[in-house]
Amino acid sequence: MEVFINIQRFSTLTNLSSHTIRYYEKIGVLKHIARNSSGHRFFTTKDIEWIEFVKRLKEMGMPLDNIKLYADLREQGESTAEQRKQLLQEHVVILEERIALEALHLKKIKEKILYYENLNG
Amino acid sequence: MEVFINIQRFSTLTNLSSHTIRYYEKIGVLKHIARNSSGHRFFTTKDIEWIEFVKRLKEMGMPLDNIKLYADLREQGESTAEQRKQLLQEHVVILEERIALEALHLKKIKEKILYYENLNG
DNA sequence: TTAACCCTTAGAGTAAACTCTAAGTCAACC
DNA sequence: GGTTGACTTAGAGTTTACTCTAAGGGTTAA
Repeated sequence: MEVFINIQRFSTLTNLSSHTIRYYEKIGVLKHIARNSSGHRFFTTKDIEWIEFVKRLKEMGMPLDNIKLYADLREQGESTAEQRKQLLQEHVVILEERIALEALHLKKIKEKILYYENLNG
Repeated sequence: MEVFINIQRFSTLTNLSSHTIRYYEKIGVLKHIARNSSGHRFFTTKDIEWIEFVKRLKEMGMPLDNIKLYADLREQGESTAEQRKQLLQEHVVILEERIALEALHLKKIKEKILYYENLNG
């Protein structure tokens, strides 16, 4: 009976390729990944929670550099909570602006589509 | 009195570097740019209108490949209006989905920030 | 015991979208 | 008339985020 999550299973669970997972460890986005006696990585549910958060930050458009910074702060413990909060707040502002801009673009492009429709009508 | 818009002025007006403008011409996003007797580009207000539209598509997240496709269709004239409309419609769907996803991320991240705030409180 | 298939690493390759460099032309100012 | 500075081209270099390859070791199924 399989007790730990190997890279393949982690890949399936997170929907990231094993290449990407190793890459994330190499650049410091994933930290302290445990190894078994043969040097193979094994992952925990904590790792899954963290990577899900990383994926959220990525989908929000945060670059890996920033995510790595967040990971570094997280590693340093409770004392960095305020800094992490600020990082998130900064990105909230960026994202709010982006959503507003995208909504405007959407409006304009829909107007253009209406124009094309009037050509045909 | 300056009658035409050279690359420097076009760069200022569009907020794109002259490198980027030449690059856009090279890949076919900008087409039929006029030249003077010494081979220097000069631009028209039509070019400015077009590049503003290109910038909108870019900010909507449309890749340059797709924008080039749109430019190709535009070059072919009125008969491609329907295809161009479809290209835009497809991107509207993508953008609407993205905005919805971003709004969800925003909500989740704000929850996380509240969590940090309760740590301090 | 040997094949099949997992894992490991370092490092090379890829794609998108620029960004810059080198080498050269040309018009304008002092 | 020489130098400055903007323009031209082809093509090399950069950044981000992967994605893949090569070379090799470990574990399990027939």
